[in-house]
Amino acid sequence: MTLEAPYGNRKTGEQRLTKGCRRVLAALEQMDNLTSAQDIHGMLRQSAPEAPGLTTVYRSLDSLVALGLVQSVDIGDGEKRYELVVPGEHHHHLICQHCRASIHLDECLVANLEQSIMSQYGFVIRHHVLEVFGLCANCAEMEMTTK
Amino acid sequence: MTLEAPYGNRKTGEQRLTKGCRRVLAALEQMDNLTSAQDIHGMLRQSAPEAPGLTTVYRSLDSLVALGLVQSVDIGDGEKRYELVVPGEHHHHLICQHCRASIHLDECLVANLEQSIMSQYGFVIRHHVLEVFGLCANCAEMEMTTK
DNA sequence: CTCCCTGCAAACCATTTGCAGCGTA
DNA sequence: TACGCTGCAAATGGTTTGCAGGGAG
Repeated sequence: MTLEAPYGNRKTGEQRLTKGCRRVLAALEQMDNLTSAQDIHGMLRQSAPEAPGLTTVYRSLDSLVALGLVQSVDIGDGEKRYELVVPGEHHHHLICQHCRASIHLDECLVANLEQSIMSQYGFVIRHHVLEVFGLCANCAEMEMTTK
Repeated sequence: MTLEAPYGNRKTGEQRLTKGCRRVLAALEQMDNLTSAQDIHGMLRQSAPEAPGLTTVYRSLDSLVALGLVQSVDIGDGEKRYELVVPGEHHHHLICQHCRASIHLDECLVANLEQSIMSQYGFVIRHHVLEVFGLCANCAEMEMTTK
């Protein structure tokens, strides 16, 4: 896997990412929700027939995750989702089971616990997963009035 | 799916679970770690050739999860794990990426946050996933001395 | 006879891999 | 020429489904 300057102008440092990566990145910039690889591929192909194939989308996402520009989110339905992140940061989500919207929480709720887990169990935390499922305010209200 | 008394003596209330469920339950009782459906199946078949097939193991696990006797844990490698739980309760894990051991945390760290998330976002929590990955005390020490 | 648990084999489906083509340096 | 991104098609692998057999009541 090539992480830096595989293509493009190496003097200026521009175009550091492969074509595929840039297309995927552009697609993710337009999404305000968690998006699957299949969705990204479908979206790109819809607006341009010569868009990257599914294989390239998967490989690009791998690179982008390794670069820290994108984080992958496993919501447990067998299809990973992806989203842009501020490099080096990460966050968690409230995922509405009705409208599929995802609200992202500003801060990582687990970071505070790391120290106490470390001292209590001697466990060295490398990484963690936290996702919350339920109904967003809108859908919860709809559910109330419908019943 | 039949959740109650599909087989067995209905007068006494015993044998409320299907044969498959009971075999799976027995297998889980012997495990002290998270266990996959494939592992349960392999283990049962090894000690008894007439043990339930893989299909039955999957269907039994579904029933047991629905009954609240078992919880499923998704550790993100495409293979769900299962473990016995006190009915109605659930907990999270510290999962060692080196030796695969899982330490389960006594209390749910998210429960405390539910109220604040509810009032802050109007989000109604139905369920959540929290798993922590890293190195257990033993493996962390080994890693230190090896390097 | 009816119900439904059970098992095998086939289907499923997101993701990964093999391999040939091609653009860039 | 050498390298490596790219795409198609095939393989992968855990899980689910279709369907026939069989035990319990």
